[in-house]
Amino acid sequence: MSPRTPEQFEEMRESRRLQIMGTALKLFALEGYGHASISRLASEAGISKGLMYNYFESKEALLGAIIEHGMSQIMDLFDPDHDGVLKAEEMEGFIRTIFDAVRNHQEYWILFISVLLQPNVKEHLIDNPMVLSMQKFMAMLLQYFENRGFEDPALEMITFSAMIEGFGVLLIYAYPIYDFPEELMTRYENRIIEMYTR
Amino acid sequence: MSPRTPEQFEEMRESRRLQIMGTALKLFALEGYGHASISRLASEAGISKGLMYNYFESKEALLGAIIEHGMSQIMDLFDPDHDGVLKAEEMEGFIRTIFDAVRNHQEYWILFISVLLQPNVKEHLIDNPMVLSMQKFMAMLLQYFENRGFEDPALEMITFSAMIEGFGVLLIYAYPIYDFPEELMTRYENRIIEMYTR
Amino acid sequence: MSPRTPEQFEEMRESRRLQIMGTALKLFALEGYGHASISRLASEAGISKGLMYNYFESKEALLGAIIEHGMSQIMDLFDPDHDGVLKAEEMEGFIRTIFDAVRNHQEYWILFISVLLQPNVKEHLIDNPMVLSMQKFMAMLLQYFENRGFEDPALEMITFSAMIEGFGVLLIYAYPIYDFPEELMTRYENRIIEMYTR
Amino acid sequence: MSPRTPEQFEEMRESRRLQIMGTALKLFALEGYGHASISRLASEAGISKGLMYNYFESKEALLGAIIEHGMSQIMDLFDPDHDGVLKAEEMEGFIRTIFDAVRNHQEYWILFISVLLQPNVKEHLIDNPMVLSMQKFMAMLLQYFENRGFEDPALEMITFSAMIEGFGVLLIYAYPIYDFPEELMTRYENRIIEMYTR
DNA sequence: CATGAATGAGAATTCATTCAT
DNA sequence: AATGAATGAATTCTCATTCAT
Repeated sequence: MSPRTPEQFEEMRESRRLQIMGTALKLFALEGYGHASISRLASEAGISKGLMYNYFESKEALLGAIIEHGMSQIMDLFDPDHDGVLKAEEMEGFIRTIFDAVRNHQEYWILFISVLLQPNVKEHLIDNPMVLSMQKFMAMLLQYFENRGFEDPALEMITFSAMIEGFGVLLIYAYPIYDFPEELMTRYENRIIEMYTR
Repeated sequence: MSPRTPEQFEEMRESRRLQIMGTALKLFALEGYGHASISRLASEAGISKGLMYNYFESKEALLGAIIEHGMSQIMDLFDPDHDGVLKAEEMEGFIRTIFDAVRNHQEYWILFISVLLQPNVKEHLIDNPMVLSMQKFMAMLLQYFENRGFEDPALEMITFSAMIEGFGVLLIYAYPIYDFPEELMTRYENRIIEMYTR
Repeated sequence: MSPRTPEQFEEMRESRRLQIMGTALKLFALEGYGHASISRLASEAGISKGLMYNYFESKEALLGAIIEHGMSQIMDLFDPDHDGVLKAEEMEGFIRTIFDAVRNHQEYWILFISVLLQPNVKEHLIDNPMVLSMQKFMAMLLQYFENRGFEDPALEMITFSAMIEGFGVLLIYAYPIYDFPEELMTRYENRIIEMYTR
Repeated sequence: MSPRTPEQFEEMRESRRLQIMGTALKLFALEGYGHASISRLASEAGISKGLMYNYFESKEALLGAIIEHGMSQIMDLFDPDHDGVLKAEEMEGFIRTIFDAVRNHQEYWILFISVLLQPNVKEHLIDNPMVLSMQKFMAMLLQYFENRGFEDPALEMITFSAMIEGFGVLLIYAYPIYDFPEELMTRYENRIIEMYTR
């Protein structure tokens, strides 16, 4: 009977926000951002059309929030404090982290990548702090390949990137038709580790 | 001033058709199929909306034609008559063909891949003869890795696919911001050839 | 700490009511009644949307209350007991009252007139007792012009009305860009008095 | 059977444009710009909702076009070439022009003024060339009052403006309830002329 | 008394498609 | 073959109002 406290409201908002974002991620990934409709989103999320606008200023802002969220997840995973030089153990840890993330939240990351690959979505990345962080990391990676005596560091960058991103594409194309074999994924992971920490 | 022959008409129609498809490919790739509008397409192609419907039954039919066209290009490139077993020289030829295509029609393929990656576009592939052909080729590839004594053929399939597709993603993300360095592309091409024809 | 008396409650309610009406007047005047939103109103008044409905049944009822209030202010100003005939001193008093009101509560009256001028707002005036009173006053005014020997009383009615209402429009158009010069207003006031009490 | 020429299309467009603007003016004046809906507008104009957007980018652009149109009408009436000094005959001509316009296109001008008086509409005037022209004219008017030996030229400006604009308000409030008596309008016109050309 | 999440009807806007000429 | 005006269904978005707490 007593009115809700601000904290209660905040909690409600936060969980609703996440629920909407989750539903939207799925929809945007499977139908495409441009083709997904708020109507459909609302009905799948079990809310009214209007409510979405109580939480996000626009469809685009919703997309922005989803990307922001995914990006901050990534930032969390890779602790961006690395200022120094990458060591072999760290390289291995980095690769394992990626694959663990995919293993543990496969659906989420598949959907997230699907969205990132869509036209009109790139623009949302431009002013994201993650991008800067990513560039720093790329520089570190290049340094790493140079330090460890790889003959053609630039080529390793391409190879390494392609192997990671290409794997993402394979996952997307497999999903949701069949599950990517867990065990094969592990062998792929180990191969990359071997290639780059020898 | 003599009236055009039916052949001339047919030629004109065909070149118009291709022009519309080219404009549409660009638009679909950059704006997303769902978000690109026929109005915009017509104005960029320099024709009226009505005329577009003279050439294609619907927006979806236009997309279908674009995919059909791209697929048949691919079919042409890889002469799908291969029934037998892949030989090392053929493997090399295959890889060189891919990279030559990218080199010679970079923009086209980038746009085409961008479109293929979009949700809702996959469905158009399902009943495409190319898919069957692709599956046959995959089987041949697996056989190839087995025959040449690769330790873990399934893993090579993944690696190989990821390296090709991942490269596609790199190209897309580079485009249209900066040109992918020609020379680096060649080194990447050679590395793949070395890896799989040794 | 002693519990509030019913009178105190009543007082609080009344001041809240007036505060909401004041904020609404501003919003309705500047954004238009149709375009102003309750959400915005609530946030500008520093209360919740729900509370606003505790004080007013609906947006329209709020508008009604605002008009009622303004009208009763006017009624208070001009003591509508006049049943008899207008005398010259009363005419002067009437004019001075108008200008004093504008001088002392300029913002209020500007906003109020802005609202009154809006389409759809007229309807709220129809069943307002003020209208009847106004009509009576108009009759008295006409009588006044006749009695004082004005050649064309109907024309004086128009002139007089236009001078008052036109001044209102000038004020509105000046607001909030620049302040109407106090001193000029006084000269205008005196001119009207001279014209109609000579 | 032969396709329409560009001229024919242009003609169709122009007349449709004017028809939509006319209907919109009426609606905006009577219901208020904010409250009038495109749906209603379309149905009153006998067209589909979508068509309006074929002619005007948005509701606001439609409002802009209406104002633009009214303003250019005014510009046409008062031939803004006047650079020199206003003479008494010109002043008389100016006043007669206003009243003739009202007489001949009463409904149009009433509606137009109604729209101009609405909140949110002022902004559209700001970058209108008419405003500059208006300011020039005001300067000329002030000069006129000075030249002709009026004691308090600033006061005359106010009086004159109020008499014109106040008359507008009277018209609006009369419309569409009863017709403003033609003959009374003429007497009012003559009075203003007498006041300012003596 | 007070909050703001939630609703739903309706508004503005977009766009594939049709069709008279 | 060619045009672009016109349609209408669907889409994004707004907002007065209700209601559980």
